[in-house]
Amino acid sequence: MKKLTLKDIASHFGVSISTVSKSLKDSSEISREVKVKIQEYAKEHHYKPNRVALNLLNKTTKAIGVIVPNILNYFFTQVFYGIEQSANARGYTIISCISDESYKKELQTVELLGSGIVDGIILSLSEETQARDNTEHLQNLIENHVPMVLFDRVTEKISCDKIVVDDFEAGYNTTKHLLKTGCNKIAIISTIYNSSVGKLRVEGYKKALRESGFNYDGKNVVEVGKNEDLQLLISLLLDNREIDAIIALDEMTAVDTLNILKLKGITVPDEISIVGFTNGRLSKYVSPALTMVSQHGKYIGELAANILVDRIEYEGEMPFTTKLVKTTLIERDSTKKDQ
Amino acid sequence: MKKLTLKDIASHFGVSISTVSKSLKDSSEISREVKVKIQEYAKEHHYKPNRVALNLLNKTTKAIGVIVPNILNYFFTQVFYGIEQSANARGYTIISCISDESYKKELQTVELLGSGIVDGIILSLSEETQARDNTEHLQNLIENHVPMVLFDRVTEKISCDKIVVDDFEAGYNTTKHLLKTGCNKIAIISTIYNSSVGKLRVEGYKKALRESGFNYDGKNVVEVGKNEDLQLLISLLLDNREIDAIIALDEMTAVDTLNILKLKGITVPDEISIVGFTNGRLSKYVSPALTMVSQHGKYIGELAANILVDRIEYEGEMPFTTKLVKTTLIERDSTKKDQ
DNA sequence: GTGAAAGCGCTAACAG
DNA sequence: CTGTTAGCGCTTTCAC
Repeated sequence: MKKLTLKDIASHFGVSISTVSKSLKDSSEISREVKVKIQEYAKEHHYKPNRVALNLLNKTTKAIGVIVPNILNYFFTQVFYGIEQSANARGYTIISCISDESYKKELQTVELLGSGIVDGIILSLSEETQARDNTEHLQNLIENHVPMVLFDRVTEKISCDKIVVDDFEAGYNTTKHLLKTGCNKIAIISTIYNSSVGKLRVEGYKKALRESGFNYDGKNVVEVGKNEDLQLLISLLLDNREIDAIIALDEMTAVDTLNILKLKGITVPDEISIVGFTNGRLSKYVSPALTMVSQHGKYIGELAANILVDRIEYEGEMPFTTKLVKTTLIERDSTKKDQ
Repeated sequence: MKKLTLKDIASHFGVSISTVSKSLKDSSEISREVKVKIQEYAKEHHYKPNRVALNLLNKTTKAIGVIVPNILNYFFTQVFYGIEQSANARGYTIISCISDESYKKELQTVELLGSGIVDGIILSLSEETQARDNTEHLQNLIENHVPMVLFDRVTEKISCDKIVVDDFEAGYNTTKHLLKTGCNKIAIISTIYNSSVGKLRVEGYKKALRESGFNYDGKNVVEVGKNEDLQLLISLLLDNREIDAIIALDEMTAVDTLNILKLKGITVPDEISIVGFTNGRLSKYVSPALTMVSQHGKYIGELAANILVDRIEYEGEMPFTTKLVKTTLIERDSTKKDQ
């Protein structure tokens, strides 16, 4: 026994398919008697209209595709959660895919989702895509008129709706804050030096230093590759120069850095302050609890879903927008108090 | 300009749709000349076959639906990650939904996914579904012959493939381990007392106590509701009885418990040992690092996806299986060493 | 070599 | 009131 179709029901009662269809829609065209028996039969046999057929007919799927680089990163799971909530509230399902920071997987996924199974796409570029700066697959999507919103890791080469964290300002504000607490030998530890996000934060940091009359020293920006030893790099950093604050560009690294400093017998924040990016679950549980920059992931997700659905449902022209979401510094105990 | 279809290409060249279809499949029926020009045109215009149409035709979508109660829980995100990896490797896409621990949302999602848009479903019951013990929606799915695999939070009422963590043994082993390290006044803090998982762990705990000749005391099992104050409950527990070990049934609670004990000036593990469930990212970063029970989330996800795909693709009978996945105790510094 | 026709499951306009 | 028809986009026989 396979899935029940209208045809099956029709032949069971010896009526036409459209009679069944109308009956199930409780159309006034159909006699009470027939409707009732068909409805009962359908209910009894758990008839469900085939959504794939409806999708084909309606040329809409009420689904949106989400592609994030990495679900194990708390920022993205928060965004994902926000998207899910908002999309659902507006009657859309989510098809979610993970690019795993790989260009190839992102490409494949985009091609798949672009082939009609979703009404629109929300995406954050994979690391590799940003490094290679190859965005043809996204251009194709645009040309095929698939609505898309890019968030967090975006590219200028594509015109579409975007939501970006104000990473420049975040870098600037974070640095400013550290300066105000009396730190001025500030280092950055970046695991995302290939991404727009990472670069912008560093730019903001430079600007803040410059404004306060300090020189930017490239050696103070430590780039940590995937398989590199953070502990070694930090030791190198601290051996060669005096440092009184460290900005870690992701949560994991912030926590790792804290532990490494503790291991070295350096007190936080008295000797070195730490600020990390992404206010996830780790940072408030370590001791001292870490001061973090929150990017409001859930909010970004909600925004992305709403903008996308607006575009999907709105007939006619709508200019593309880029929303800049401000970050918030959550002060805890790994930085000194502003005096 | 809308999406390009075979029809569009056909009328552009004044040929029939089937000629175009065959050309794009490089069929030997079609003349070299025609094929080439059609293929080129298609490539140039980024023609993509409409997947929805193909799905309808093939009666298969190469997609699997995943419903997890809560993506913010690290165990589930690990499972999700495992599913995504394995499913992808086998050529399937994931449609993921979050039930948010709500029966209603789970029901809606199941109905949606059961209507033909996926070839099979992987699901872990929402808390509310388990509490109400209402699984009719799943029974419908089975009757409609939608392949399904249940994991972690399962129900006996449904016959299908299942993957369960050996929570009974986990509770048993954890307790045994604590007993061996000299603790015998062991409390449990449970935020999941409504779920099968939570109950099994407590049963295992009872058995271990019994075997070692200790009485089970219901007052030592603290049930923490959603809005209840953990700190208060722990104070109450410790004021009323002597406790030398605490088993927390989720990671968050384990970390919270540790912090509360520290606040109270109780040293861990000397005065009280702590073991937590779900080996996530928090536990190894707090100090002392927490001894945790790992449920191997990613592995469970991979297993679930593989079993489901096997069932989807295998024609003919296949008995339902229930896989029991063993947990592993990851010893860190919140428990005393086995002497 | 190329095209017409049927059909996947469904809806809607139009006949009867 | 009920049925026929066309069509969503595609593939696949089967004619020509």
